Amino acid sequence: MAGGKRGRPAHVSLAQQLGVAIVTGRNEPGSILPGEVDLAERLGVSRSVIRESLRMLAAKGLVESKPKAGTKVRERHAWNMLDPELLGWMFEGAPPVTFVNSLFELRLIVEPAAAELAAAKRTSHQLARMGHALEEMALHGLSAEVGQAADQSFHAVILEATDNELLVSLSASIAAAVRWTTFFKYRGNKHSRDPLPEHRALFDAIANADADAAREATVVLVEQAKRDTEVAMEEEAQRGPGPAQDYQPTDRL
Amino acid sequence: MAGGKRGRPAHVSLAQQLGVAIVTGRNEPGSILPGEVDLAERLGVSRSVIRESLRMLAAKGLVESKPKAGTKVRERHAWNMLDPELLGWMFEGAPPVTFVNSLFELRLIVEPAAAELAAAKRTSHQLARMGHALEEMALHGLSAEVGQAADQSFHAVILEATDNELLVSLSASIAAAVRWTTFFKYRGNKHSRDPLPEHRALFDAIANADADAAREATVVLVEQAKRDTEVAMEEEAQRGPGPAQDYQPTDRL
DNA sequence: GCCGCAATATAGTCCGACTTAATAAGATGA
DNA sequence: TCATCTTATTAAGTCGGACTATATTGCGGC
Repeated sequence: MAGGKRGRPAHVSLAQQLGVAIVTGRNEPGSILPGEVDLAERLGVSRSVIRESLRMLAAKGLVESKPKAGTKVRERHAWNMLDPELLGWMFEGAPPVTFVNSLFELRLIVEPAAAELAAAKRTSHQLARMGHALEEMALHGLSAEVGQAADQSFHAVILEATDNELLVSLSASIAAAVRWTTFFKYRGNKHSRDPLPEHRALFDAIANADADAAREATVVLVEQAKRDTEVAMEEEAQRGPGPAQDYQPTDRL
Repeated sequence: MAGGKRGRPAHVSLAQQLGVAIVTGRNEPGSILPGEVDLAERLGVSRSVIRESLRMLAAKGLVESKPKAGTKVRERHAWNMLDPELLGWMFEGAPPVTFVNSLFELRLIVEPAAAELAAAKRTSHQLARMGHALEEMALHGLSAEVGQAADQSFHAVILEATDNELLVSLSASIAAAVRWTTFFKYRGNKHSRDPLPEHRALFDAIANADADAAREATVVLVEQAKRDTEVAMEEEAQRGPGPAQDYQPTDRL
């Protein structure tokens, strides 16, 4: 009945649907979700699907189930904010400015430090791959699909070079969110200065194993992205209320 | 049949059991887990429980299920390493040194920066709570239960003062792992210098809104914890192979 | 007015069947 | 012999219904 997405299993679509409803605030923390049987017949799926979805949300810290008490939405501070899927769900609605600010604040802490480590630890092979990605970016430009892929690849190799799997995981999560902010950024085609020179500076710093320069180049890069995103979001706010969503489930579940 | 833990729901115990088996390397990435029906009868639970557990692991990026292909353990880089539960599972076995190093490297990036922000943004009320926690620590000492609670509370308030929910979430995850390292630390009772003076320095810095001093005090604090943990783990390694686990599931699932 | 007991609602668990979708095996043709 | 299409197989995905266990709630006794 209710329109599940593409070919994905029902419990995945459902988890996303419920998850978005929660992180966008349609189901407030502390509130109790409808009972499993109720949800099941309302959404036209079996109870198994409902339960498996809820287990996924519980694994991310979004909800908490107890017999007789029902399934309760947990407080924000209990959510695993760095879960990539969760971050993605945040951007299904218009994320509050405070959240975007937090995101960039975190990026300004993590990414410069990561660049520093990469400058110290990178192998020559990693350096070569970074160089290749840089060429691709220069060739196709950052508005093109392939250019953006090269950009992401460039930063991914930097992370890999830090040789710190926790840092990699953290940045992977951040990257998931960043993809959305860049989506905003390039929607309004009045897009920002070309960040290629700064990428070159970063690459050179890492090539020279100059940690301080690598840090500084990254700071510049992130701050630039922050400014661009801010103006893009202002324009977005003026143009119309909500961004492009593929469904408008106005009522809560 | 198989001994699930305490009063928790079966799917939670099972998820932990399977999760630990994966993160400690007993089930290698790329390998296929036994089929759901197989697992169900082997562990003496219904298939529903198995499935709900697997959905939880999937939500954390540990596994991936496809019809006919089975449930496969994903590569490490796909895991949500910052999931608090996942971090906890890591320490059920003896975590590899490289992992502990990564953890402290991350702490040295995040926590000093957080202290900086806290020094700039803290409210007087938060400052008062930090002061109270500090008194508690001084009063009961860090080896006592209440003292450790006060310690955690002290750092929790600092995080709260940053007014950045992503940072809070990140540090909450780290704290989950840190609790285990401190467990190691205080097992061998030859415990380390008393970190109270450094806590005082940090408190004073935040009180004076001195960001640089706050950063520096935190760096000292984390590096001290790192050294203590290193010697504790060496002793642990000499004393005997495995740390205290409450079950020894030697064979993989 | 407080405490303990019973009723009740809801998540937790079990079972067994059917459906769907990847993979592997086999058949067909070039 | 090889490649390609077809079929069979297998395991996850979904369904429905029944029963159990456990917090909560409200009632009654103290």
